[in-house]
Amino acid sequence: MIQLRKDTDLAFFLLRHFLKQPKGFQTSAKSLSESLNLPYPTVSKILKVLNKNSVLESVQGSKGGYGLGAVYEEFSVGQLIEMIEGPIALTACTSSTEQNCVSQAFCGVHPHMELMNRVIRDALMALPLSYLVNKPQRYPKKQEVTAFWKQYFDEGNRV
Amino acid sequence: MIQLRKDTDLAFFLLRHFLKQPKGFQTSAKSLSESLNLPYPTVSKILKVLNKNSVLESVQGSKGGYGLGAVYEEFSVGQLIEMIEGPIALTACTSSTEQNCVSQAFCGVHPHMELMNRVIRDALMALPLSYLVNKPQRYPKKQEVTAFWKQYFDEGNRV
DNA sequence: TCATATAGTACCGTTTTAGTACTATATATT
DNA sequence: AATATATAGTACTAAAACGGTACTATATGA
Ligand code: FES
Ligand code: FES
Repeated sequence: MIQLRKDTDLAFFLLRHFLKQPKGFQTSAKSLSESLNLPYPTVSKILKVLNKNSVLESVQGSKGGYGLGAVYEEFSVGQLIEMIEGPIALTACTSSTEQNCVSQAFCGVHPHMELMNRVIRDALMALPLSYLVNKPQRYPKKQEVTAFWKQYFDEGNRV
Repeated sequence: MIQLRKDTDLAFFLLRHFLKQPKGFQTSAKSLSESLNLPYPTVSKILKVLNKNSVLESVQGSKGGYGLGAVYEEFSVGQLIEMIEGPIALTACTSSTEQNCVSQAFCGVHPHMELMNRVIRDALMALPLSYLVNKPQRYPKKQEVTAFWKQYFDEGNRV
């Protein structure tokens, strides 16, 4: 299904809550989990990762909690995905040293996989996190997307 | 990792072998599995699915085997993925009746997920199967991809 | 000193995936 | 008609990934 993991989905859900609050808003993982009716350990685990990557910032101890990081605007949807579940890689062999398939060196599909992966990854990296609270003006028609890629992929040299 | 399943990967690998052969070429799953040094049941299972979806055509019985379907050119990379592993859906709630997340009706992330999914799905649907044997003229620079999506997603109305 | 928060680690049950085995059906050859 | 060989379809099993839980350590305000 090329499906995101559940915790990645939840990360978007949680982050949106922070994005919707006024700047400087801070809350604890516990209260957040209670108000959203979600298991605390799950919420906590995700917020910890976001904090580690500077999307959120944390204050420990009593009266502590999480708030939006100062530089959160630098990150994209694609980056958030990679923070939670690792590199966006269509196959195990993509963007890594591991071998998949039959043999990376002789696998004729490999270079095409790499590019397919870029198609997806670049698109997700192009989406700023602000997209989670900003409604796009409009979404491109399927035909527009097709036309965009067509100029690059169609009618190349047989390989 | 947003990773394709191994059998999908293998489907591309196998299909490429057919695409590289001259038109009308036909071979059995058994001989193909032997020449590629892959387990026969796995190869067989995948070819069956491709046949069912008219990407390949089959002849049963002795001297039978698989060959490229007459209408294989109609299909895209995205369609092939969906044949093997079902709908391209970033979350369980995307493009289905199932509920994921907290509640689809009240989940503020949901409409954004739907669009993210289209970003990926449309891109893969725009790639013709011929791409597996045709080398693209060139690949768009990351900046070009970003610019394409930026005109749609950037600076929308806060929602 | 204590209460309460984040930070980090380790574990286990469930689900999905990958691979295997087996049976049924179709067709060319003998 | 019998047989060999191919696809078609189903059922099962072992392994890996995922989701969730529990527990411990550390930091800080009251
Ligand atoms: S080795 Fe990478 S796709 Fe085959
Ligand atoms: S219900 Fe679809 S993303 Fe939350």
